[in-house]
Amino acid sequence: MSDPAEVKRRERKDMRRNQERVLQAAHELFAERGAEVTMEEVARRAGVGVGTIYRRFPSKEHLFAAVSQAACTDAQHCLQQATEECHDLPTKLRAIVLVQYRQIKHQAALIDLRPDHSAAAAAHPAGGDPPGLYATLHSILEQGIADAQRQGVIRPGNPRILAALCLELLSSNAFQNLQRALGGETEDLAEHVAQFVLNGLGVESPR
Amino acid sequence: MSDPAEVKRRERKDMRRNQERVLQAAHELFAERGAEVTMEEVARRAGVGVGTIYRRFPSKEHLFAAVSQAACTDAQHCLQQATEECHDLPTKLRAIVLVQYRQIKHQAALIDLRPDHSAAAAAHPAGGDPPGLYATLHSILEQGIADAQRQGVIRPGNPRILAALCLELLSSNAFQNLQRALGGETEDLAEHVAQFVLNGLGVESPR
Amino acid sequence: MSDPAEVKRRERKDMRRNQERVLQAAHELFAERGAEVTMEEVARRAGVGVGTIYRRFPSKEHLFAAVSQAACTDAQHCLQQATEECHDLPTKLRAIVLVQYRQIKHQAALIDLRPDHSAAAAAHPAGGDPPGLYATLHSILEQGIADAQRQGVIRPGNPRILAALCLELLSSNAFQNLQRALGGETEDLAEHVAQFVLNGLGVESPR
Amino acid sequence: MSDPAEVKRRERKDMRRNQERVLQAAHELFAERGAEVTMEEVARRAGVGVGTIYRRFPSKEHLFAAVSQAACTDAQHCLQQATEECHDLPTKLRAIVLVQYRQIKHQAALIDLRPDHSAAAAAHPAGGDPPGLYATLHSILEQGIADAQRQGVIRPGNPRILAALCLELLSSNAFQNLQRALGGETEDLAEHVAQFVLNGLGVESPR
DNA sequence: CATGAATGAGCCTTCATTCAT
DNA sequence: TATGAATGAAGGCTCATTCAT
Repeated sequence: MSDPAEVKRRERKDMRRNQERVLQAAHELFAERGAEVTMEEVARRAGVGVGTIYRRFPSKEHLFAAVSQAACTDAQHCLQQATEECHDLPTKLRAIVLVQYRQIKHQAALIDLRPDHSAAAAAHPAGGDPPGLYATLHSILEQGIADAQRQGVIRPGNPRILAALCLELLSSNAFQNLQRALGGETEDLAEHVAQFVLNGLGVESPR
Repeated sequence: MSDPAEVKRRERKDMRRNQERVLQAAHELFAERGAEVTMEEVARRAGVGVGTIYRRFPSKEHLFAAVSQAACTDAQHCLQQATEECHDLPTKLRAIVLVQYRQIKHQAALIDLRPDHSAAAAAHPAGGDPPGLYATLHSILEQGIADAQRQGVIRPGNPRILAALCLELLSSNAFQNLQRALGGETEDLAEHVAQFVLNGLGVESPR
Repeated sequence: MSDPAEVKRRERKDMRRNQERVLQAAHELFAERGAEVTMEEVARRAGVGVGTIYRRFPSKEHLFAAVSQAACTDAQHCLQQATEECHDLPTKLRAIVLVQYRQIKHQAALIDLRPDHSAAAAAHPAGGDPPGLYATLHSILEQGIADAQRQGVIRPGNPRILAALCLELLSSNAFQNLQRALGGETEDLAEHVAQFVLNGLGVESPR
Repeated sequence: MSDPAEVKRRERKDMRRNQERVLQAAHELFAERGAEVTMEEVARRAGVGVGTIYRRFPSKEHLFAAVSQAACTDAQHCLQQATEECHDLPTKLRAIVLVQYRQIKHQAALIDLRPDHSAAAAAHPAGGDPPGLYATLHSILEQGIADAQRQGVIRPGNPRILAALCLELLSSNAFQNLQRALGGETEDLAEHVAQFVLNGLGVESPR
């Protein structure tokens, strides 16, 4: 009961729960209102004091980098899976796009994927940071696009640029912009985006 | 010489020139570094004091709304023209997209088209504001898309959403993001974007 | 073995050992970097939690007051001895100064002797605080100086002021300042200081 | 009257007066309570907002560096004069010490002369900073001491160390410490200090 | 009218201190 | 009793905005 290991475990659990609440709160607020949110706001939403945030995240920048990473780990897993499982190239691309967009839509992974944030985080390299979500996703897409082009199933064009264009629309920021611009009338937005991106790539639509 | 009317005229002219220099400076800086620029910087670049800016623009928000309007008046003209002159619908759409992108690329109209700014300006309605650049462009595109769909030359889909998707990629912000993400290697970025958008809409490419 | 008295005794011993480690750590850190050290640092160096420090020392101020006291108890003993053993007055003064300086130099008693700390501690009188190291040392020196003056072996002058002047140079703070100012080139700094102080007092140097 | 040059001059004058009030306030507060004073306090005492301070002094560090410089320009002049005018060495040393101490006492140049501050300022070199007050004074004293030693009018000893010892007691910080330690009873403190320093150097006292 | 110095609310961050475990 | 996570008051600094000149 007052076994030190037991105590430590409970402490750890509380700590982790707090950390998760912080990440969750930051995630939500960042998704809702962008990087302008205050640390105080994040703390308030998480039900903690600002100091609690700073205990684990050395700066606002780090917090948001962490949010980005944490929130999108699933996305990376799914993408990796899609990439590895699909052997048919157009299908593979379609899978990538759909999975990605589904993440953004359903898992509330409303985190800006654009490179400036990864860059900012890279400025204060906190040790073993993973290689940046944006870079990862861009790399995966570029690879897929190049392969598909080689097989002639999508139109030609610089794969790096095409990948960047896809991510631009697949980013949560675009999602937010679109929602705002459309005034909430966004019933089948996700499908439209996915289809738009696939068309943009010139994927044959056997569907 | 010191005719009061003469003096007044000269002052008027100075005023207008000042206003234009402010808009120009704000335009450039906003294009270069986004909304983070300070009023002081804008004033410095314009060669005036901050007070001079505030005389004509009640707030930073208003200044940038005005910049957006002013910088894009030409774009609207061109778009209107393209809309009116082209009778062949796919051509028309292509014209719209190309004209729009050319604006963004060549005229340095790197002003964020996304609705939040118009919205922010709307919060402080400064009298007879025109109906917002984003709204205008969106309306034009939506109309064109709807027409094209009716004629069966582009794929079906909610025209409002499709128009919003186009603008998302045609915005200067997207342009900046892409440039940054690609690390400057952006030779034929504009063409890629235009083609991506057209493909995204499902425009037949007779070209 | 689990005899309650035995357990209690062991706890007591742990407590005392903890307290000593805290004092030791605080001493070292305070000596190295002055009052800017954080409680967390002290705790880390001592290998305890911050709470453990606060259990015994109501505040940072108190901790450092205690450090001052503890670290310098030896110094007081030596001084007292010097005072009591030497009957020849100029010798006595010389002994005081040398002993004091040796403390500062060799025993790493680099604790600020100046009154502000005692004063701060006095603001939160924690019960039966001893009368403050600075006051003690000042009193000893003043006495010695007054005696020496009466015997005509040092020059006249307000003994209180002269004592304060001596302590100003004999303080660890002065030591640190001098080390810094001289850039480490401090081979025979201690001797210089001692001699300077003695000369300052106008002690005849039969040496 | 509304001649722009005239207007500008007045503005400039106000500005300068404000700057001086800031320096004055910072000087006083720094003298009274050390580096712990807040920028807010300085601003309050100066009768301005914090922003006004930051307009001219990029940081707290810079402000205090400036205070140090500004407050002590006179001291340097006097010292230089004393150094140049007195040909008789012991007199020269005495002049230096007395002048220095008079500065500290009467002109309220209660600025810390110790090197850490100069060092801090050097970390952010604000352009053409003079070579640091401490270094200057130390150099002057060291030179004087070495000369005097060569002439046999003061006792031997490392001139660098001896100079540092003098400055340690001649610093405003020492002055404050002494005042505090003596509880205000500091009638002829300045004379005591000067004499103590001269004796410390082993200057013959023909007086 | 133009100017730019002044203002001060508000942000990010630190750290002495408290308290649940 | 020991722990160290949590707290939150302050501090340094920025910048949109105002206003005396």
